[in-house]
Amino acid sequence: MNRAQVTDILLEIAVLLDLQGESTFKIRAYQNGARALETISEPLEVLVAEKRLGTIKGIGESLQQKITEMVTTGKLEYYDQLKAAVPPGLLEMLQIPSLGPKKVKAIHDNLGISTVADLEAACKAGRLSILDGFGARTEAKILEGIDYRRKYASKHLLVEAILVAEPILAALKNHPAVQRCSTAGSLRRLKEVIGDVDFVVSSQSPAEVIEFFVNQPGIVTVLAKGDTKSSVILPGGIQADLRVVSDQEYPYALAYFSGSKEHNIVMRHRAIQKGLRLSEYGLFRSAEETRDPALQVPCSSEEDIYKALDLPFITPELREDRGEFTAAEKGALPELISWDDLKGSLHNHTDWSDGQDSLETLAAALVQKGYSYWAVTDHSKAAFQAHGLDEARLKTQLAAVADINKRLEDSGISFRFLTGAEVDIVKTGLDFNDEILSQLDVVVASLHVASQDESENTQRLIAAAQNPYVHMLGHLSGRLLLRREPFKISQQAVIDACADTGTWLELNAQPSRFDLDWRLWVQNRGRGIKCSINCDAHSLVDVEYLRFGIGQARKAWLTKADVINTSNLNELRELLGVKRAKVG
DNA sequence: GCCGTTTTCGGCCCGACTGTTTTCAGTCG
Repeated sequence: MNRAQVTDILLEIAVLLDLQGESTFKIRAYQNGARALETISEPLEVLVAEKRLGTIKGIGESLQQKITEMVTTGKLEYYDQLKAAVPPGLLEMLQIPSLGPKKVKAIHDNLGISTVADLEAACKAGRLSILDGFGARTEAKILEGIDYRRKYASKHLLVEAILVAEPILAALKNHPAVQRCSTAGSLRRLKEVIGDVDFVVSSQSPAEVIEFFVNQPGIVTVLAKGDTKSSVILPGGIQADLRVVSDQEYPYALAYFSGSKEHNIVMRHRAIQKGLRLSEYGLFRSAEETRDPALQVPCSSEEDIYKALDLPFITPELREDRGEFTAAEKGALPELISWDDLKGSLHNHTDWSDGQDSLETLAAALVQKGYSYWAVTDHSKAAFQAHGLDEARLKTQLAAVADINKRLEDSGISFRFLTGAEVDIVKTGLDFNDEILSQLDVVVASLHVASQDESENTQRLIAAAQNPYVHMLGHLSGRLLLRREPFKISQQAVIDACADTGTWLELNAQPSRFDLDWRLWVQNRGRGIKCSINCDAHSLVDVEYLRFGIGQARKAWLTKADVINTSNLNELRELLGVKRAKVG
């Protein structure tokens, strides 16, 4: 078993234990153990083989034993027994909003219900109300939850959430009773997939703000409406939570609700070490729970809170407890790439293959938008469904690109197209031979049809990285968020090959790709692997995806220097020649 | 189940909302 499989099982054990009514601390220990494994930098097999698991904080004797069993034998007796003891339907019931482990256990133990279908029938028949703590409202809520789960998936692409959140944030900002407001949560941290949208507002009249919030246009359902908090369902089924606090509490609440949970736990611990207490209400000079303003360490912004804990400001994208505290303490937080650093995109399509726009249309729009260059990398012939170019059409395109560049030059415009291809990685190698590839300015190699065999896919990608004419690998994992799992690939092995060969990796900015994943960039920091943030544009609309790509790059700890297409055209041409120069 | 300048036992982050109760448990974030 690999690390991902081991952490998945530890997390599932935590859920199963929860359903059995185990101590919450024991449950948390499994969750902490899984988290600890996610952050290790060495291969898990090595740690197991050298019996060094115990050196990881959060892995004690019992977890050491279980992890070792999983890694060496590929299974875990304890997990199998636990799984056999808990009906699979109970896990599904846990997905229903308002149902947690305690209630699921009570329903199962007292009524013998172990599937969602049975639960639905029991609610409709009013059979849940006989249980202590259950009533008609609970039954109705469960039915609503089952319905909701059926209608909407509970996860949403970042871009969809941003699109529904932005108008509401703008409306809140304009409301006279609102002092400060922001999105928070995973949206503010720019996670690629988000569960719900969070807003934090400061106001002297919370009731007025909450009333305004629940009456926003398009709101489907109001789930909760209290004095300081409210939850609603937005169009598209996205849940939005609003929290209203006083302006003095605002920075603490914003930090708290921006998370991540793991980041906040470290913040709290730092506060405790300094004899302080950090909560969503403030930072207090007290070991006891308090909201006494006299004990408050005054902070007017998030920056002040970090400062009070002897830290530089940590930008929300980095708040995942993946090394940001260590870096902050050393003064080594990266100066992240910023929103206007990109000079162009190196992976794009035109109407020569499956793009919508002509070179002329693109040139006009891109000059207008202020870009310096744009690589034309249409599909190769293997992508016949995308009208991929064969060698003859590619040569014609090279002439067309040269022609339009000449016209740009004659008009005194500095913008240039670069020639190129998104060459398919086919079973037998690359879809174009080296002689053709050597004539192109930019070569992106991408896997579009993967085999079921992980080592075969991995080998094909490594071979592509080893080709001296391939500048970068496109959308390495092939994932489509919420729709398709990554191809069976050892991404790390391919990344290693890129590090060895000086091949760049794409950060594809299509909102359903965001591929390579930000976590892998964080894990491979400091190895000198260069990134190209590309919008993989199939139409002009897609150019705007570069903004989301920058967001993911920031989340990936990338700096301007890490990203190839922050270079100007002359620098870029030089960089494009480096790998080829090695083979002469 | 993990951890320790509070070190082998007794803690482990914590507060709002809901629905059920009439003082609180469960869920959620």
